[in-house]
Amino acid sequence: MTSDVKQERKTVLIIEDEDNLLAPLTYNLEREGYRVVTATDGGEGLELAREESPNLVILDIMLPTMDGIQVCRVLRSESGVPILMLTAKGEELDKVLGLEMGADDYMTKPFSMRELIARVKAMLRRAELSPASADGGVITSGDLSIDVEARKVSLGGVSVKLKPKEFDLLTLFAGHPGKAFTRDDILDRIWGGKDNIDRRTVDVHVRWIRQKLGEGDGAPRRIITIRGHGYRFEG
Amino acid sequence: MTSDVKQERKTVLIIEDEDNLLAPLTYNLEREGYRVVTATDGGEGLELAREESPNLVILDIMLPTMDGIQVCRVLRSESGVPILMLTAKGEELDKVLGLEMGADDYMTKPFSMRELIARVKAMLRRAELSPASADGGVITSGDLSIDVEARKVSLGGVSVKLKPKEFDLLTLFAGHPGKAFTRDDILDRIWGGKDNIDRRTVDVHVRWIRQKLGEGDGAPRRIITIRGHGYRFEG
DNA sequence: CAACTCTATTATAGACTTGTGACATGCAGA
DNA sequence: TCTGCATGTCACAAGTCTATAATAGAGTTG
Repeated sequence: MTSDVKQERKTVLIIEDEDNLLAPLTYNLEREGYRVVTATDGGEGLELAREESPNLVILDIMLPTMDGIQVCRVLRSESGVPILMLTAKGEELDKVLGLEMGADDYMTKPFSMRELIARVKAMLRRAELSPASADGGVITSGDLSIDVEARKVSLGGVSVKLKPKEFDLLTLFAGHPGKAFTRDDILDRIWGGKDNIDRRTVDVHVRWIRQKLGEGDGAPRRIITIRGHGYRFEG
Repeated sequence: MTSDVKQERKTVLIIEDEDNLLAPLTYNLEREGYRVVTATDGGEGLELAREESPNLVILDIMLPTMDGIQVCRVLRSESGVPILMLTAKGEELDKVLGLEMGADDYMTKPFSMRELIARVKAMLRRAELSPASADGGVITSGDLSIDVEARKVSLGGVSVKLKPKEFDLLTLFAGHPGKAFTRDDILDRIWGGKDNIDRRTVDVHVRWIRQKLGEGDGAPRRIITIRGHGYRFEG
């Protein structure tokens, strides 16, 4: 159950309007260690997908305002995120079955939570192992280069040795240049399940990264402090 | 990096006339890193199969001009390429079921993309492992040489005797130089289905390999430990 | 400028990881 | 059956990370 993969916690976006389904889904996925964000209609879902770039989307086909099929198409046109569709039995199954609109898997309601979790895990693992993994690239910013797949960082061509948490944190930052993170955001994504982590801890790690990136003295150029809020990576 | 890993992208030929099935199939397979070529009728499919000698063929049983069964027979008579048949529910299932025409696997529409990908991967893996596989690559890195087909390893010209698991593990590493693997990744790929394998088992096997590669003492040069994460092969 | 709030920095104890040797189990061939 | 190899697990020691407390410093407000 407890994977020792130290990396930004996987985020699952659930787009589902029925609360009696949304709640247990959220509960169980969080219990498995995933970060869960939720939307109750298609528009909101797409918005969240853009903001959070989730690792997986669970999408109900029956949604108010914009149905799941449309949402699926848009999602597909915007990213390669794996999509798990939820369909009611007999609900346009043929059309839905994912195939046609690019969903990667589907489940027919009602389903067992256990099976859903299993599929989510399988999909995420597959996404991660696949050569086309969107995250497998190299993040570059100025003379800083982060090879996410190899977990190697170099600065101006010189290798920089980062500890696990430092690497994860820098990757989170560099992967979302310009985005302002609160310390709670960061704790949530990098520290995951653990609950009672002091916010100041983030400061300390930020400092270590700055140091190793040669920003120990003077004004930091990459990880910018937003007083009263948190930090932001300047790409 | 002094590695010249032979890692040709696998080619999948899809013979399917319905575009609303062909498009997502193509999309998803390409996303998995495969090279995809497509045909919309049997004749064209056979032609392409001869031209491209794909590693796998996905073949719809319902096709214009020449049906999938005929195509399958011809394919079979011309090569040993693995064939995955697609059938509509109740569509001559019996004929297909017996695999009497030489298909290696079949799927009934509708099916989940996830399952299809899984089967494609399984079939390709099987094909690669089969003795008939002409894909006898040799992975080289420095003075290390791995003959995948013969399952023989030599170091500086001297043969090294590895146990099966050791060989598989080294091959996995050497086949992906620079990529950081978590222990779970590794268990997943080498130990496959088995679920209850201790993560530390990977450590032990890594140690044995290091030993046999003469890295028992001092800093390992090939299989690098990534503390808090896993291992990485340096090519 | 004084009071207050938030952030940077440092040192350190304790938690967590990994390497290693020993051992138990299972299986195949003699 | 017996023997030898393959392989999964354990326990422990040595190192490595990291969360936190404490303190100093910087920024903000009125």
